[in-house]
Amino acid sequence: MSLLSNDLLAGMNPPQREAVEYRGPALLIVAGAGSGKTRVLTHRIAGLIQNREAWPSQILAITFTNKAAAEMRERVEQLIGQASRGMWISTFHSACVRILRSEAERFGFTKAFTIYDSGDSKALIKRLVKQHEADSYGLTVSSVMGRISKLKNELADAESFARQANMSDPVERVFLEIFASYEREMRRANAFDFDDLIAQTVFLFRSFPEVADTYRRRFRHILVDEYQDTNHAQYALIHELTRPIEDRIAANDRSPAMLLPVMDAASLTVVGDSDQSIYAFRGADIRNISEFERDFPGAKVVLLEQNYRSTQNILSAANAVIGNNFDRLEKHLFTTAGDGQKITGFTGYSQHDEARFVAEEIEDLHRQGMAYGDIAVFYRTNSQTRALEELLIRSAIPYRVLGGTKFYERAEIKDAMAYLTSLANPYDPIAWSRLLGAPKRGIGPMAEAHLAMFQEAQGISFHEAMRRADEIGFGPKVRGAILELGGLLERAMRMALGGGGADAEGQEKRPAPVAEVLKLILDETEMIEKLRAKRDPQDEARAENLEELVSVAREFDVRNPGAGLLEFLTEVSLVAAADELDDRSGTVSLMTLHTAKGLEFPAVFITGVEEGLLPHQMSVDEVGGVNEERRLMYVGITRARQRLFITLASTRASYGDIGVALPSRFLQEIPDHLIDWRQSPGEVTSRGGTESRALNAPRGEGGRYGGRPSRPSGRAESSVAFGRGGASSGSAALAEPASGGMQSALDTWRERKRLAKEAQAAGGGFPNMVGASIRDNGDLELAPGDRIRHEDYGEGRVTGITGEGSKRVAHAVFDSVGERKLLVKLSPIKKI
DNA sequence: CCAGGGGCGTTTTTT
DNA sequence: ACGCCCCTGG
Repeated sequence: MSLLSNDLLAGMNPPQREAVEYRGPALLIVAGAGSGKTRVLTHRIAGLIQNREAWPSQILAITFTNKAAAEMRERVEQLIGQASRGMWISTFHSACVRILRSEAERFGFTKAFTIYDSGDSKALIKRLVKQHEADSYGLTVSSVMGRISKLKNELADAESFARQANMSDPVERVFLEIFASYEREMRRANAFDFDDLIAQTVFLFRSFPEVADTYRRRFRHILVDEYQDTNHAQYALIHELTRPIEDRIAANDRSPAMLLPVMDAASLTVVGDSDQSIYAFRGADIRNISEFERDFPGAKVVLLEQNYRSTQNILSAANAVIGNNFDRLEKHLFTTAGDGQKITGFTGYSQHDEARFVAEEIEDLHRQGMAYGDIAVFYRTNSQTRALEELLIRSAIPYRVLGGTKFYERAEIKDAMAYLTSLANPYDPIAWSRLLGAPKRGIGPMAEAHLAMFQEAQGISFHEAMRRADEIGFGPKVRGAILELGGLLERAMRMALGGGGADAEGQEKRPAPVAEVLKLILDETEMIEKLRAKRDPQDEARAENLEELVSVAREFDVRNPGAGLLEFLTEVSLVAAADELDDRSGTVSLMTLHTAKGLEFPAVFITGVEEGLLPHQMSVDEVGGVNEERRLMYVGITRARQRLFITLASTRASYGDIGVALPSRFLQEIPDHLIDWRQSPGEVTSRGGTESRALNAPRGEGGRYGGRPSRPSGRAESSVAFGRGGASSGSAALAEPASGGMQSALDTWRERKRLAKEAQAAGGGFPNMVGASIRDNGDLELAPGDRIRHEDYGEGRVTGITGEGSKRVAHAVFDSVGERKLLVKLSPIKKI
């Protein structure tokens, strides 16, 4: 008795159907990795609309990243078209911003509040730590920040904290003072930090039940994705929204019995997988999902266990690893896709050796017809990207790094954004203080302090304080600079508020496009010109970043006609690492295991699978830390569709010096027969490694890795080249790339990376990664038939040349490793 | 007030 | 090894 039209249920397995069709107050979908949960969610939403069970405006679907929200919106749109308009499909944070923007005035903020990113919060906390001389109590900026964040995620504020804190401890007292000042300053600045967005929305609902009721009345169907990652504040928010609406007039009778429900609670659907909970460190509470049935009595639970993504070998490895977490609900992922290929394992001597293997395997996959965009490389920590990038550049493999230093965190971008932020919220001291010094214009800390004092005493905005600089008494030079800047802000403000230049008859009150406001600021401050005038080559890239920001603003204006600064600032504040993925066409994706969650790729490399790195050293001492790391490994494995590579190194440089690395315990949890070792950990040490085997041997069942002959594989001989091949110039040379003849021509790593970036931005296509300024192999003449010597591969013959100038690529066949593609300009090659 | 150099802390993961 | 912060000298 299907309620739904067949096309919404076509091709679904029975539990999937049930998850789409079930109707009731609460539904928990336990969705194993790759079990089609997004499909289930989108079809469930489409069903509600198609069946006329709900209006689009009654639907609230919540995800963790903008990327996931965008994908869900797109897929719902594919199913029901225009009817999807009016739904809220967004992240927790953007949904809360939307609510707060319209309700902020009720509790002392304005709708133009600023959203502080962690850098902004840090700047403020830093100031407070200094003011309270908290470092003498052992309080650091990051510890204070972490603690405040944690408290907010638990919905504590300074007041509630004070009630239960141990006030006889002076450290606690100082911390409390800082916490309280932080709250005061945020209020004065008209700003919220990331954690506030959620917590303040909960406070809003609790203090203004009638406000909460309007949202309860509106959202009749609430769906939450990645429920295992919700923290307490997010959990409370969902709870507030799913309360029944009560009759408040009756409640005024002081008789609780008169609190009659007048409207049922909204229906709640949550999707999650406790095996993929990897955000405990930022307050995610796994109990939110494991105790769902207790929280919502009568809840229906549906298990999705059939995996549609990976081969059986990959799933078996994933199941084996996660099976070592004892505190979990047993799940059995299965597939009908067949075994597929084995997992490939490789152990390098160093992270460079490991990276070289990754680069070579990527090339092999590519040669076999796999698109670069179908390949991803994962790692535990961002610092691991260096070695990987170096080898990818050298091998002329196009790649992009997701996450890492984000565009909007760059200093020059933050400088420019500070102007826009300050226009929207002239009471924000962080933005204002930032723009004063960018670019340098002679307004220093002294001048800033005087202005700030004046601003506070007069109760005016920072902008007005600047316009009245005469009343403070600065030297003529400083005063001039302040007045000029104040004038610029005033003009920009007028433009942002109403009518960029439109002055004819009807005074247009429409805001000017964001790009034009930004352009005015950049032009008048000459930020770009000043950067270009400097000698540091990095500054050219910075200037380009600012130009890029203008085009970002332009795109925004086109996408959101009539929208103003506020919308732009909100969007910029809430973009996340995984959101950048859109244009992954033709490039290999590098990212942390955390960023990888929710994504999938035909081929996946998990690198650095070593004790101390995965599991990370920091986690080993924490309660439950290793289990969370194991889930991280599980997430990584289950991203792979067909091919999985697991790599590690036997030595790894950290903090500047090199140490021995041991194979990860997780590696030993994968059954032997699933891995095809190109070079096992045992082989590395027994054949030329620098450490004794005993040091490298895994604990427990000894000898698992020891000296086992590598399996016959199509490329058995190539493993020779990776490690020991041209013994004289093997990985040792790689580890010290600056040594000797050819290598001395190479510039520093930074320079190369910068050039690669420049070229990638300029030409779009790869491999045009090298600028003209670098001195190296650029003029090396090569023609088909030439013999060459490569520092790592030994001798070979050139078979062809493609590309021109600095992006010339030599195709060569090496005696030891076979066919390779090399960027002439950067590869360690010599004609012989 | 600012530029450049030396010293120090850093690397767990992020909305 | 790197980047950031602080301090000094101009």
